[in-house]
Amino acid sequence: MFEHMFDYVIPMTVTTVASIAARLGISRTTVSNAFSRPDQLSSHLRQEILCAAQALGYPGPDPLAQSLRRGNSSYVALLFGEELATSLLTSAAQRLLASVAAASEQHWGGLLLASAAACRPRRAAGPTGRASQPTAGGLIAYSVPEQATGGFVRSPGKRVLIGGPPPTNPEIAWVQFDLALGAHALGRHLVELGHRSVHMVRTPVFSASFGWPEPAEAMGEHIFDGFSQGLGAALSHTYDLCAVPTRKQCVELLGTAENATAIACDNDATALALHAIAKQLGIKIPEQLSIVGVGDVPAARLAGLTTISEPCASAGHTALALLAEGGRCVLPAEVMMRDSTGPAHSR
Amino acid sequence: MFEHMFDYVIPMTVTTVASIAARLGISRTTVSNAFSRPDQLSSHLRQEILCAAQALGYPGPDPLAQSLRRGNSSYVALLFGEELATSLLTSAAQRLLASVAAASEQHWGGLLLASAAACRPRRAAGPTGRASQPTAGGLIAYSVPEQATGGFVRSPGKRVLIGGPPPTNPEIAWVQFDLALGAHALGRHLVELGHRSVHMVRTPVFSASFGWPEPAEAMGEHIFDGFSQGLGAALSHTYDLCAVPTRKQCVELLGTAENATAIACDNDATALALHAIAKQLGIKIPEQLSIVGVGDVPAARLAGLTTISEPCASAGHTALALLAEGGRCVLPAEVMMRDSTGPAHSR
DNA sequence: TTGTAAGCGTTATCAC
DNA sequence: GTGATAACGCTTACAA
Repeated sequence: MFEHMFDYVIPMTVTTVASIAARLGISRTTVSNAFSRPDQLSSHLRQEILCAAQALGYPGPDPLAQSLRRGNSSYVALLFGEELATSLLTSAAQRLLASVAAASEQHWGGLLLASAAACRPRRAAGPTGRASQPTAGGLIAYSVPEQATGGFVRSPGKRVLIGGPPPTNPEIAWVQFDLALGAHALGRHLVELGHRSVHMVRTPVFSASFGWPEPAEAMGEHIFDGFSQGLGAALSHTYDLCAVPTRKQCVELLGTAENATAIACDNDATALALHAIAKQLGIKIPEQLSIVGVGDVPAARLAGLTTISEPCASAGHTALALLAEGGRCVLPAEVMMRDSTGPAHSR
Repeated sequence: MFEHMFDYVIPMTVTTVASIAARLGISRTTVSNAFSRPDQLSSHLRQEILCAAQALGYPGPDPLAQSLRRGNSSYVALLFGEELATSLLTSAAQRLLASVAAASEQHWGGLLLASAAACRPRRAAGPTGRASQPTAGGLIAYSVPEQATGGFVRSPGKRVLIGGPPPTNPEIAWVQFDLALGAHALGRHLVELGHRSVHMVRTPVFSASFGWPEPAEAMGEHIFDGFSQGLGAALSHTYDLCAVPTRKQCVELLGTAENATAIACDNDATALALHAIAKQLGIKIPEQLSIVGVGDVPAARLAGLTTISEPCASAGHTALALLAEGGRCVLPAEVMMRDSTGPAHSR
């Protein structure tokens, strides 16, 4: 009964172009023009309108209605494959977010965060269920399969995929990461640190932290090639190990690698395992042994593992550029220098 | 001339409720109901509609149009005072973002990031200028003055302010941080570490990293009170220092504090300065001297300074709850234990 | 259970 | 330089 008691606080009429027009006795078009197309208007009348708008507390054209009418939103969406809560744990995702945020601030009206995982397909939305997929003017999808990116934007040309396999649809832009180049750089770095006997651990089926089902072996190969080219003659031995080695395997490997000054793994999980076991065995890292991995998983940062990371900081800017121009490009991975590498010494 | 060459790729008619209705020879209402109000429909017909929608590649109701019509958006906006590029550097902002993201994923359709700084007032938007303020269903504003939060949401009841002074408008929800409680905890912690002679540095006008113009002294007082209660008899001396002390001042202070085992500052800037100079003087931290600050500025993390941080991880959940229920609550600050504190020893 | 009609707030088109 | 009209895609009383 008394639910409208406080209505006086809220203006009964929401201020809109129509109300301003009515107030001034002119047409809605003219008011709209005053905001969106100043050149269509005598500047005198424009001032008058702007003035009246301010007086009426009009906050400006509603972005929602604008988007609906114009068919484009001023938001750019950043889409992750996993739940946001999970994705934002990754240093890669954090850096990507920061760079997208920074770069988008110039030309976009807002940054929309969403995850493909949390967005059930729109059609399943019930009456009380939360709304489904967001709509944006542009979409940047990180580690999301091409198929899952539909529906967020109106045109495929407004999509750019980061990482993963190249999109089938040629209209979709693509930023690729070249981890092999990073591996090459990391290999060279080890050589420059004086390492002359580096052992490499290869994981036959290796999909690491990149949730891509397909080019796992291929990617592993590329990384291996990158490392071996970077290391040159310093690469003295190669092991094959499963991605989640047992303690025993690690101990054996470390024994075999006794006269190696560094161990390079093609993934972080293995590198972290060796790192942990080596410490347990009393091997000082990096004084006696340097260890590097690939992927920059969250644990790598915590453990201080030197590793190769997807170049997310540059990816943000690049993606935004590609959103405008379209096209594809490949970015070299970056080396994350941390505490598990140092000058070569013998054990 | 040939700009429409590839039109065959894009369906000439965008799929919409109307097109589905036309296809099936029924009314738009029924189609809409099939998606938004399943109970208004025979499940048989509903299936038929959903089926046809899928066949036509209909991605579901356009959130934009839905929002416009229903007058509420399914996005929740997280608003920062500074540019996103700047804000996201802060550990506090990162933690807040993560917690809001996690908590919002359950009930909201997307998370909109924006900064009050980057949003010029709507009315200034030119014809080609990017759209102005985003519109959301709910707004969480962190370190943003109450006045700058208008226009993002349609109703004041859909706003919650985090930090800063209490909002004037009683409809706006508020999450307050109690740094004094954190100071108390940190003081106790020092005592528990065995410190019996703790010196305190007070900064008369102290607004630290909280861009609030007003209760600077008051806040400083509260923090001091918190510390002194937590420290009890261990608090043996208090200095007054400006927020950005000179090197000379630091050296003098460290000399005077020679028989203190710990120094507590009411802000990070001072603590960091003392921390740096102490190291230069060869004082081992934390072995010989523990130093703590307040605020958890980015540099504090890098320097490994133990400090008090705004409890952003819990703030996200709390804010989201308050968005629904309204109201106000106060959260105790958290102690960020880092490397600048350790057991008490004498110098 | 289904259809009709009237919007939500804005802007593009085309007359005047 | 200005104004009427018709959308944009959807929802929701209310009537059938």
